[in-house]
Amino acid sequence: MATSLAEENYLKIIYRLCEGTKEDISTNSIAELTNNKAASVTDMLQKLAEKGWVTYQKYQGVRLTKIGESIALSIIRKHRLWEVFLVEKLGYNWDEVHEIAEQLEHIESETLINKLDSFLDFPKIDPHGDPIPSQEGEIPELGYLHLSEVKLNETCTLMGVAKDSAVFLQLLTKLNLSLGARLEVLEINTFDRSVSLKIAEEKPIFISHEVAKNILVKV
Amino acid sequence: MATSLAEENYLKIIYRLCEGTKEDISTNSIAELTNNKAASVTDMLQKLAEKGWVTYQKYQGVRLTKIGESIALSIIRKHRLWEVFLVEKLGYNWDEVHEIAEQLEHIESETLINKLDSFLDFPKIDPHGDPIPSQEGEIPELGYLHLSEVKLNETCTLMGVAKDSAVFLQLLTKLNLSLGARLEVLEINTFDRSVSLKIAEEKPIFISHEVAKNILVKV
DNA sequence: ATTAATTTTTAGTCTAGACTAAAAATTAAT
DNA sequence: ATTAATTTTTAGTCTAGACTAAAAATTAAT
Ligand SMILES: [Mn+2]
Ligand SMILES: [Mn+2]
Ligand SMILES: [Mn+2]
Ligand SMILES: [Mn+2]
Repeated sequence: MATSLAEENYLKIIYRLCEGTKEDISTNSIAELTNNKAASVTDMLQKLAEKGWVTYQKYQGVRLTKIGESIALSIIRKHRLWEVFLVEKLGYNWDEVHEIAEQLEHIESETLINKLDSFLDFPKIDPHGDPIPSQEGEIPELGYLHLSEVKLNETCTLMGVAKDSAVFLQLLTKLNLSLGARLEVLEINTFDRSVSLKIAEEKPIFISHEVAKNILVKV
Repeated sequence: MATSLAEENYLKIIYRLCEGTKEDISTNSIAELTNNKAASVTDMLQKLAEKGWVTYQKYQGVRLTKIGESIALSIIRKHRLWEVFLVEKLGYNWDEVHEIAEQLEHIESETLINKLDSFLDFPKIDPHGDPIPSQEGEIPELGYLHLSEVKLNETCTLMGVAKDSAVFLQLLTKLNLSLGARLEVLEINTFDRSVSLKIAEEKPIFISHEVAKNILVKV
């Protein structure tokens, strides 16, 4: 069944909210991420339920069905593959690609995305370290930690980010934090949970808890 | 000013109809190409005139303004550059790319299309021999002839096609007619204006006037 | 010059996807 | 257990972009 642009954006956001929770998703949480009012969300949820892409009980929240999830994953696959293209082939920085990929992810062509995948040499992760779902909708659970969870004096590798926003990514770039960087946690301040880090052999840097929370690492 | 998808498609089609004629364009001719009813076209023409993209006098037809033309050309530029990308980088055949380019041409990003242009090495023509407008909206007048206009015994080079439809392009491929082919007009049948052609040193082929009319050549 | 045929526009309607204001249901607080 | 606060839904409205049917203007035919 054909999906409209609005429907695809809802499914993607519901997917993101469902991820990592067994609870059903609230109307308000969707409204916040779509920048719509709750009443508009209710409307759309009824349509999505009608099409069989979500299970929805009024006042009780919403979840993706298997089909809804596979549609969401195919959009995420497209989004991330296009981000790889933009960075690897066109020379964009990682903080510049999200908005363009938000448009490209809605291009509809089965062959296109598979040819693109092959052209890019079947990448497993996007420029932000996020895993790229397979054509079959498989997405590996990478099991990364948030840097804020890493213990004092431990060393870890920066594997991804939990936020796509340009200002956040630009800050990381300024701090010389990029994918693959080796990080040692030198200090954790109990007052504000800010962290002091050593990157490779460079001199230490300081980051807030807010930043540490949005950095994904492998120990 | 922002352009909607519907507006962009109208402007592109009006551009195509204006090309090569000094006459104003009729509502019905637009309706035919957009697959809309005349009443819907009238509606849209009023909106486009309001925005300053066309000059429109009711019952008297329509033309693009300078601004309208430059919007149309920027969409055509994007369409053709994406077609080059699909053929050159992703390995599509020339008969497979038009529909996908119809979607990609609406992606909005100034930087994207210029980076793509550079990635493709600033191509001057698309896979169908159509010229690619420059960033400034310049489009070279190539002055090709229709193969149907070439005189008996003359030799010419296949430079482009006047139709994007997949069935037409597939027929050319089957006949071994591709961009750059050297063609000699061996025979023109007065009865139906069908043409006998020699391609390079191969044995002669026959094509209908309808096909000859849609092949562009340089003598 | 009239009349007939054709083209175009107007008037009114529909759908998707948004909105606001008010009503209903759920959850939290006493 | 009630009441108050919060969340969600319903009812009604709006806009873009399509439609049909009927009216108006233009063009073609006599
Ligand atoms: Mn992104
Ligand atoms: Mn990403
Ligand atoms: Mn095309
Ligand atoms: Mn083309």
